[in-house]
Amino acid sequence: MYLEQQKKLASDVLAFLREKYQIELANVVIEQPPKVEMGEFALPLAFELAKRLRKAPRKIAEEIVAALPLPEGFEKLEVAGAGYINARLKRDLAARALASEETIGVSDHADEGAANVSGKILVEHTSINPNKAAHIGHLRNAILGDTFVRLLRAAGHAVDVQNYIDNTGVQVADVVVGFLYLEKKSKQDIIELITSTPRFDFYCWDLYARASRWYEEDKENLKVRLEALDAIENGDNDMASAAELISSAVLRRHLETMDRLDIEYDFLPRESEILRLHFWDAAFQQLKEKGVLYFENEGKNKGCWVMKRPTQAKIIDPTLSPKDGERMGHPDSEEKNSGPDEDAKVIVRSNGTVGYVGKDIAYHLWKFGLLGLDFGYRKFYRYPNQHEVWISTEHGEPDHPHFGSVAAIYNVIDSRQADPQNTVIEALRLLGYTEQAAHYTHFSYEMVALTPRCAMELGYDVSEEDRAKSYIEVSGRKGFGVKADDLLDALIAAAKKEVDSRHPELNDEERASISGQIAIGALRYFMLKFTKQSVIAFDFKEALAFEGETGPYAQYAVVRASNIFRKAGVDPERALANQVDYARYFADESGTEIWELWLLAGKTSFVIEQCIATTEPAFAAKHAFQLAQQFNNFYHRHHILTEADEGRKKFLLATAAVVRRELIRILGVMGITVPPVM
RNA sequence: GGGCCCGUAGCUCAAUUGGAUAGAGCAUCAGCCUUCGAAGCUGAGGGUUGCUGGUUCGAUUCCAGCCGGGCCCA
Repeated sequence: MYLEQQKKLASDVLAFLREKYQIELANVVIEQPPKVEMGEFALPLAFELAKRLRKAPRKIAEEIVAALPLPEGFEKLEVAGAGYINARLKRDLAARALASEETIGVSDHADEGAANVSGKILVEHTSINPNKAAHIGHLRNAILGDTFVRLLRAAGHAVDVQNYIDNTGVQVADVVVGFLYLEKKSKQDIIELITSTPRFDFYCWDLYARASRWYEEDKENLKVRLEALDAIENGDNDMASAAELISSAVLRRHLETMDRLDIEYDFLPRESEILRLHFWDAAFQQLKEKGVLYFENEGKNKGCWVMKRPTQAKIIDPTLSPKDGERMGHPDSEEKNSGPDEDAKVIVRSNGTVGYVGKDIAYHLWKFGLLGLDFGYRKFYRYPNQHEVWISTEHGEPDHPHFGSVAAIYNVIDSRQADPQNTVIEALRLLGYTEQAAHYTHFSYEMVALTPRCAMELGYDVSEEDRAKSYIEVSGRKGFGVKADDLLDALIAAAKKEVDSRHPELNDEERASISGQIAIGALRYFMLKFTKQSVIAFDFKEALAFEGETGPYAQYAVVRASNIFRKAGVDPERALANQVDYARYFADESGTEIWELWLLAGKTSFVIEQCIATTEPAFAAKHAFQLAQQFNNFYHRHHILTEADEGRKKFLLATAAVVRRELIRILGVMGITVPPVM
């Protein structure tokens, strides 16, 4: 409702400016006045025009208000403050529109939608090295990624979800070395261990840390690691088959862990197939042909194939005007020194091996359907809901869904990978794939760390130096961190304790199911309430909280609303279909207060679009909380079931119904469901 | 050495991407359960937005330079 009205207002104003002042603006800023009494929308437009029109802002605002035809659905326009133009909606019409709104579809123009692209979108997230248990850092990644997938789908986009698996890297090699050299296990031993250990990834967590320590004990041991890495990359040997066995088992565990949070994937592309199907060779050829890579004959990178490092100004904003570029110290004439570019990025080392970035370029050419090669596909895992996950393989099954060849991609990868991500984007651009480069988004976020207090609670040795810090980075290599399954277990236990005491009348199964929903709600909300660029300093006290700005708080608001309908014996949808005299009940002061709640509820679609446009799911969390908070306020102030005025009762019921519907919707986008009672 | 990010209430974070009086949660204190279940509500205290300049009608937001913290590349 809010979104449509805002768009309507914007387009009317732009058309008006064009006609009346011959002014062509790209977009018009619309915000909300500090109080609803002042209207629903505010335009600071007159301030902007003051200089161009050489008139006082207030004068301009008055002129516009007088001449602009009232947009459909609006009550009036008025000038406020030093020159704001405030617009008031017809509350009753807006409420009726919102009440009858279908919950599906954010934008009515189905061609492009919120992500500004038509065609399939690929979101890649999770991507945990399959050599140890998932920890809280991985949870943040997966929850951000999964929420973004849900946001895109809510906006009407077709989305494929991929989880990239580096099954041939050092990390897998390390744990394989652990099994074969430290524990001297045979292939049969490993198979038995996998089948008899429910949380095999936990076992690997410890072993990986042990292997890391073993390397430090004697540098000679590092030779073993290199041999293992080499063997695994080459494939077709005992070491490689052990790696395959272990990494697949750990991967299964990751899928199970994420499924506990309702996070699912469609396809698992693996490094091993990128190697064995020679993706790099095809990419290398393109890169050489188009002169993106060149062979360095001198300097420190002699003998390497290198790529010019992207200049920052280009990456940050390709639409920068030349003037801005100059100001940022980015002159185009930097070719003066003819020596080797020491800052160039090495893609192929002088010994002929390809770095990680090179393989990533090849993989991304595949994503956009530009490589000319494809994976083989086979089924790998089936979720309890029958959804099938496919995995890459050399020789796949003949019938499989088609992955790749998408119009836009989002890679959910932490901010430490910004450099290589930008290199891949730059490579696409230099290859001439500017369209694809423009639709390549590194969905960057900051890491999750532990507070020193939390680390000590967990029994880790914390140095004096670390104790002084506000947070300590988690490290799989050191086995330092909170495992995802452990955290979930703790959350479920905490929720169970509450549910048990509040609802002794329910059976075990019901209480377990409610506890699970609450635990997921708490965890997902916790990971989403921080903006991406904020480092989360993890603390059990905050993560286990069910009060205040938390998922359970929002869930509880919905439960309260549901209770009203249950007790009233009214269906919420029916309450929205009722004939309600909105105009009458919105008129007075208490009506304004309730209108504010409707307005907020009507912003859900706007918030979803905003989340997508800014790749920031935290706005959804904020919205859910605010909506829940305002509803709780309303709930406290207006007792619905005892309302004597039948007309007013219908009005209040409709209010509860619309808030309930929108809360369920925004929580759903965050992957949070609401229990029947709590 | 080069690049990126952060610095806002005692603590953890917001601020509609440059707008009207900088807001929430936690913690503290004072109230509210015989009401649609209190995982809730009401109220109070708490701020020179790291510092100094600049840009402009307007800066927590943009620019420059410092101070402090983190990350990446070499």
